[in-house]
Amino acid sequence: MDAPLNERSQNILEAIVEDYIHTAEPIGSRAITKRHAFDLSPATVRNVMADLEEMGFLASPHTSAGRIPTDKGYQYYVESLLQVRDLPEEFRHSLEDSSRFAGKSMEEVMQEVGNLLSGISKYTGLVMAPRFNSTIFRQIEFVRLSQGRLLVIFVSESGLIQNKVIEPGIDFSQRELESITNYLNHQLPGMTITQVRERIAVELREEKTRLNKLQKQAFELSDKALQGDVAEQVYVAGTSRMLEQPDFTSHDSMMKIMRTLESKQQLIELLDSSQSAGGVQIFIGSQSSDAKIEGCSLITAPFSGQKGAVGTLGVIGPVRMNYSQVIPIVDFTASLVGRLLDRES
Amino acid sequence: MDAPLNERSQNILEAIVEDYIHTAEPIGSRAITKRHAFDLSPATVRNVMADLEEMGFLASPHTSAGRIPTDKGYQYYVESLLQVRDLPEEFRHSLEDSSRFAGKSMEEVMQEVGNLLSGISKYTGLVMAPRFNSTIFRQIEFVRLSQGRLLVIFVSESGLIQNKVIEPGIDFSQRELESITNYLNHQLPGMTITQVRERIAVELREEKTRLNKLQKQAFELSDKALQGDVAEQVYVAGTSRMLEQPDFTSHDSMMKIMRTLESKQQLIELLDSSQSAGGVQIFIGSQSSDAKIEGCSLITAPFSGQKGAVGTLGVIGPVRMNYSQVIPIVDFTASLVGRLLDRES
DNA sequence: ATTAGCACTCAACGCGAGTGAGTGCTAATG
DNA sequence: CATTAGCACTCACTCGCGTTGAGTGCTAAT
Repeated sequence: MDAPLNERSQNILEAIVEDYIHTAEPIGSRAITKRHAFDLSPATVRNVMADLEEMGFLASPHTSAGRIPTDKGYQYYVESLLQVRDLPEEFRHSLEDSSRFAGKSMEEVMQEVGNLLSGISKYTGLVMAPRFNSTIFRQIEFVRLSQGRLLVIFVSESGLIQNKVIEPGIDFSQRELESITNYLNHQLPGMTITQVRERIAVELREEKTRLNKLQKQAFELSDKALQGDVAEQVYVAGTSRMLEQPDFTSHDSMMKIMRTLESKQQLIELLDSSQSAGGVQIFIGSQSSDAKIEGCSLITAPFSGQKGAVGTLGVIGPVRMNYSQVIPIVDFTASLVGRLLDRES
Repeated sequence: MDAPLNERSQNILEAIVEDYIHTAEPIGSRAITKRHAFDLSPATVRNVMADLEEMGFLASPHTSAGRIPTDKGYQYYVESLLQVRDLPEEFRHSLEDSSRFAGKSMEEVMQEVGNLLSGISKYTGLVMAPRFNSTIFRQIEFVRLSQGRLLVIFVSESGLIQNKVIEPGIDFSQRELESITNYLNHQLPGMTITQVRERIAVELREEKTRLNKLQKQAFELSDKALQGDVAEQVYVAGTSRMLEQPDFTSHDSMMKIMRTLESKQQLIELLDSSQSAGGVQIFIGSQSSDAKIEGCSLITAPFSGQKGAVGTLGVIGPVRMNYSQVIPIVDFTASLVGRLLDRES
């Protein structure tokens, strides 16, 4: 929109953003000429800074303080100036050290991934597990627990397992259950759970004529088994990392953030928005949907195995976040988890 | 140890504790005579307060402030003065409204219980799910997932379900699995998981002679299935409630508490200690094991179904906690969850 | 034994001067 | 004409200081 920035302005903007990310304090003109070897006097830098402020990239908390980047400033920085570093070897190693994940359940893995994200990035880690509804059906099994109580197990194409106890009116024999299982495992694979639901609804509506007793029972059972939506699972790790940030020292801002991090629902909404687009997504400050996370930036990436189970993970921190470090962490972790999902199946 | 308090001293101590719980500010002699209709002058109250301070029940932050209860003061209050109120109807209703729990998995139920605890008490809720290792074995099932991969399902006597994917070396046929299942379900019920583990170890050690091939395979499979300890599940709800407390306004104390609430391990240790004793337990301030939760009190109660799965739940908050309100909440919730467990089986 | 009276203590609040980092403007400079 | 040196100005922040008032402890009177 505005005239593009010339190189010197870019350099100065970059310097300010990076210094501010580092120190969390307003950056003055003199500080810049000192820390960076521009061959410029403070006065010149001041002129440039005044221009940048007018264009909306910088702001000053008050007349006699230095400048801090605005959201727009961060955006420009991330989009045009930032060069993403490679993920340092050590992090790569500690992430890839898959012994951590050996023999763990899906949940434990998600939890552990969150911990790693948080531990390495020093911010708060978020992981939204693959949505059950959009996973692809592979297998269903029934286990008799006791009189009239059945355990239903769904296995998705990517190896996710979901189970549920139901109480059908009838007490099926082992043999009946086997037949039902066989029938369903022949009919349903390849569809997503949502599609399976629809299919069942259709079958049950126009049942009467075509279906035999067994088939009817099969659909009724699986209908029961799929009733009730599965709550999204969101894992949050390292919430106290938020409190470490000098950006959120005020009691108010702390509370606001902690409340948001507690509300699974709000987190789902946040993470959902990045689900569709592939690759790393960056939401800076107010740009991120709601004002729920005022003063925060969110870096997310979807992950998926080859067979489609899709989840999202990310890191949330203050707008003054070390983007160049966090972006590769999120990126790499997402692909790592993808590989992990494939391994499982 | 000391001479018992006379009635007047008790009344005044009670008044101070309750007022302080209410206001979170040091209580002065005049304030007491005003708020409570003792027929005493401030001067007399002062004398009593001086005595109470000498005995260690009260302390003054500085000379010219009022008094606040010490940990010892709270303890005396809880043990001798407090009369536990009945749980108000409204809370009882909202807890018993079991539609909340209908058709939910164990985890979701635990999560929901935590939310209720926190929501009603206005403090932070903790729930430690029944320890898998001490649950009683009822049933095992195997489901073939794909070449060489098996899903193992344990069902405990109280209806808890635990599953795990294993990869035995051999690819068992459906028929073989059925035999193995039958054999194990005949051999193992009634023992705790820990006992089952020991039994398997013994059997495998002195195998050679007595066991036929099937039996040997059965034990090897279940050995694999039980390898690796199951991590304790702890659910924390309403952490931000901690930040609401005026007791923890300092940045330091906030961080300390949030860190502790994040560390499942530390929470397990806390909750574990109350596991053994039955009924509501109250840990006040430094009395609670470690200084991990400085300035906090913990009220816990174990819960268990008739068939033995045992967990612990509780509420954690500042020492300046509304004991008379929280104690019945924790008590009632524990028994409620116990009933819930029975219903499941 | 209780209470009124009084001197004393001390955190909290408000105020004003001093400090210094940083700015914007203007005039000099290569 | 862009850059720079110089300078007056702004304003958050800190520190010291007197004031205030809630609350105490002690003593003497009831």
